[in-house]
Amino acid sequence: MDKHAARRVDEMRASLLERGVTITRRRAMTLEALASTERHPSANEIHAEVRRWHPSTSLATIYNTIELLKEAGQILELEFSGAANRYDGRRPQSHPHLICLECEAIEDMDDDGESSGGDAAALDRVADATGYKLVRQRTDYYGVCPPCQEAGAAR
Amino acid sequence: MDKHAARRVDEMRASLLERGVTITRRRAMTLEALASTERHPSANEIHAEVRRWHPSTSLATIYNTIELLKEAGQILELEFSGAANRYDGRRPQSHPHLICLECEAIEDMDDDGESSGGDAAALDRVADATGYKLVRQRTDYYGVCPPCQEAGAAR
DNA sequence: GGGCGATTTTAGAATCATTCTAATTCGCCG
DNA sequence: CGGCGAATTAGAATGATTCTAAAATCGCCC
Repeated sequence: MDKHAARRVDEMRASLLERGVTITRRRAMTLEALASTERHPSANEIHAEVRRWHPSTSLATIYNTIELLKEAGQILELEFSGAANRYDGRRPQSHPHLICLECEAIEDMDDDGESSGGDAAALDRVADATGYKLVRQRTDYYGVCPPCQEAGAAR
Repeated sequence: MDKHAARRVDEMRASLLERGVTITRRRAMTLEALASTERHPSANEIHAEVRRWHPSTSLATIYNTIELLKEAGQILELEFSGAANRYDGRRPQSHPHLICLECEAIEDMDDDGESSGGDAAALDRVADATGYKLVRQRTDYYGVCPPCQEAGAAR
């Protein structure tokens, strides 16, 4: 578990405790699974990961924990209608993603950590211009990632 | 039907014909339903609209036509996992939307028509920076629209 | 206008992620 | 150790979308 993952686990934990949520073993594992991958896993993938240590864990528990994290603003949910939703537990603030239409990889786009905060500024600007009270934004770029381009060209 | 709707119907029609798709009465009505509302309807809503003139129309036909329009790049699909997808047939190029979390209204954000083309430029910039071959983007702002804010304040 | 092969449409079943439900189990305080 | 509230489970329910096989319709040639 890298340093950022460790920090994120602590933050999620603290945030849940603040809200009176007890951190069970399964929930702790879910937090860790979410914090320690850049792959933006689906609920199923998290489930598989947690099961490696707690084989009896049910999918409903994963969804339950995800729901708690959403309420606490500690996780980003990327919705899809034809496929499973994907989650980002490493950076809970709105930020843009690159999505490969072929291999379904999802990667974070701007890796400048929390230094710039450009997206929060955009949110304020749009809120002012439109009168909406904005809480988050979603920005995704859809295309084909370099590895899939090569694989496609080879064929 | 306003002027823009009429133009869009023509464009969609032409684009489908080019691809060898025959424009049946039901399909024509679907195009019109899509072009003549700013509400970003769901498949169900389009279905209801088309049924007013062709009561026997099935939902599968609507989905079929939507699929053809997607392939032709003549419609924008906004995916949601917990609710029905919503469609924008008036502006098939990627552009940002405002989404109200309370009343589920969706509105277009920048109303400058095709003059600026800001989003296409962003796509190129990101493609250059990342090596992805990008085909579209999604940008949505989530919050509470002014009418819902008032309704909420009154309560 | 009648008939024909191809396309479109239909109703209903199938799928699949997510949510719900009711019953069981767990963690913990006394 | 007993009991209470929260967490968890398995499985059912939900709902949008897609699939399927059969029926209807279309364009077109005669």
